[in-house]
Amino acid sequence: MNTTLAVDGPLDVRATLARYHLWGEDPANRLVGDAFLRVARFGERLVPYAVEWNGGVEDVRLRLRIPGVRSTPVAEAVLGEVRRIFGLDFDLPGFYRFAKGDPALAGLVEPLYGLRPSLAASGLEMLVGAITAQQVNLAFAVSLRASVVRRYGRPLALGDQTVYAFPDAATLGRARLRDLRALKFSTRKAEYIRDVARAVAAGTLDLTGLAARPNADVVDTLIARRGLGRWTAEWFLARCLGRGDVCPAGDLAVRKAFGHYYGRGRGLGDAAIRRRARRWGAQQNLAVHYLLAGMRIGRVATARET
DNA sequence: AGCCAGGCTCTCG
DNA sequence: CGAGAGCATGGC
Repeated sequence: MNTTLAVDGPLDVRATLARYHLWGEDPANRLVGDAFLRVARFGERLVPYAVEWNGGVEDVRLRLRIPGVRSTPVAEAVLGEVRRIFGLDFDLPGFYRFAKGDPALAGLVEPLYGLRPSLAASGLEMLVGAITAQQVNLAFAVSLRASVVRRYGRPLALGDQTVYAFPDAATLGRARLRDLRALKFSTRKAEYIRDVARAVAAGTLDLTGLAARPNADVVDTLIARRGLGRWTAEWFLARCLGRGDVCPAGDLAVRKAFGHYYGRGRGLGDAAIRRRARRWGAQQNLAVHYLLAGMRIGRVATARET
């Protein structure tokens, strides 16, 4: 089945999907030329698909190709996943109007025009990624996650490319700690991942159901579990559920960004960051996303000069 | 060599 | 409670 997606507002595809190769390759979310390759799950069924794009930031055309699929429900499910991954449900024009009123954000709109947060396709994938990223540098985290995908996921062919289905909860829940240790996880992280996967497989942790619950409930549900703290829960709200009114103020990179843009280089405390972000209301998620991206392009520019 | 990476848990005072 | 150690690895 082939279909096209309408995009509301600007979309810079490369910038939006940059997180899938910026710190290393992700075998479950592949960027190959001007195409994004992934495998969706529809019940027990694995559905590989490709999204290709052309046109400019203002008028991108996304074409979705799902080989061998004729069923409308399957196509609808894949479409929903693509909308999340490409951040299509964020109101960018609304954010840009808001950003004009903030000295730091105003200067980031033009260089980052069309950038959207890419939402995780599934809650389990989000949590596994978050646990791997706890405390360690992101390049290492991405290589860890890739090794999990290759070890426990399933490789599928899509044209002449290979793309992995992210491991399902039952498979990850059966993972042996020593095997995860061999992939260079700490014993603790190995336990966190296995236990979260087991809970999801057993139905005692309903990540899908969290989408219908208020922020505070989601945080409470997640942090009640070993290995999931406030940082993980807040990124889950922001980058999986797409909640606008969230700021992971404890995040190291977020602290640096706020220090850079609002603290004259001096670090801001957790409370100070939350106070400022709270005034942004439903724009917090996008604002934080732009500040983090702003720090990255700033580093590139500085590196070129020196 | 030693400290830091987009944290979290556990222990101790 | 709040502070502090421990976790495992890689990069600088």
